[in-house]
Amino acid sequence: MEASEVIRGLGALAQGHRLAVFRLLVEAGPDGLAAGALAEAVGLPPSSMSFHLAQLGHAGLVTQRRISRSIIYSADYQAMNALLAYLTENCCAGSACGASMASASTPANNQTRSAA
Amino acid sequence: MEASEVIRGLGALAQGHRLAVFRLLVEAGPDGLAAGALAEAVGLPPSSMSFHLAQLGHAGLVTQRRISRSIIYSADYQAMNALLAYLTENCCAGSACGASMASASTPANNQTRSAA
DNA sequence: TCTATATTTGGATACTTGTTGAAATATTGG
DNA sequence: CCAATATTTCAACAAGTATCCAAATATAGA
Repeated sequence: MEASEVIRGLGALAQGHRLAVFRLLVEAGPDGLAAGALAEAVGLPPSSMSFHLAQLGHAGLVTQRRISRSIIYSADYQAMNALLAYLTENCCAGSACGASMASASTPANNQTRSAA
Repeated sequence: MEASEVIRGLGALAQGHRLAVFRLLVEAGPDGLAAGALAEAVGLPPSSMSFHLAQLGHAGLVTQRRISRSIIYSADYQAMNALLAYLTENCCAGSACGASMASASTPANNQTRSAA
């Protein structure tokens, strides 16, 4: 995973409404939720929700599909896992962090540019 | 961990220079690195680096201590672990995600405010 | 104390983000 | 085709972010 992707992903989740939306989508599972349902759940006008969903989409964290008049959004678990994996491997060296301490392969160093 | 803290943490890492700095600090380990060393490593003037370090500090991701004229910054692994834990528990229900699927206890739902 | 070193703070500026109402687009049912 | 529903795009604005230089602060050494 590339750093710029990571930054987009983190930025997408670093906002109250978007984090709430993403959590709702995770909870909803593969069925997902319609844009309107999300807007109502979060208490945001449709245009604002559309903006945030676009951000999440641009970060690759959600997918969308049309069903009749509704557009259904779902969390992209793979993308979330990739993000988590990057953070664990690159930004983590502490005790509770899966024991991937800097002794083994200098996690934050072993892919200064090489990682995909 | 509270949502607002999570958002600050994610926001702090959602920026190229700050993500680079945090990775350097993780790599550096408990010894940390001086503000000036970080500025030089990242190629930023001292005042800009100070700004970014303040953001990371405000998010609780780094700690600082003075040694002589230098101020040494270190990554706060506990904070990073807490952030990762929140994301894993609340924003993750996919296959590769430690098997904490929505079937067991609806991860995104079971601690709207209760988590530390 | 005076000077050099290390970092932060202040102030200015360009850029990005979040917000909304109104208008445009897409789909369905009659 | 027309009216109703569901979402997005547009335009405008307030607020926040990233950037830098210059000035202020803190520490150490002569």
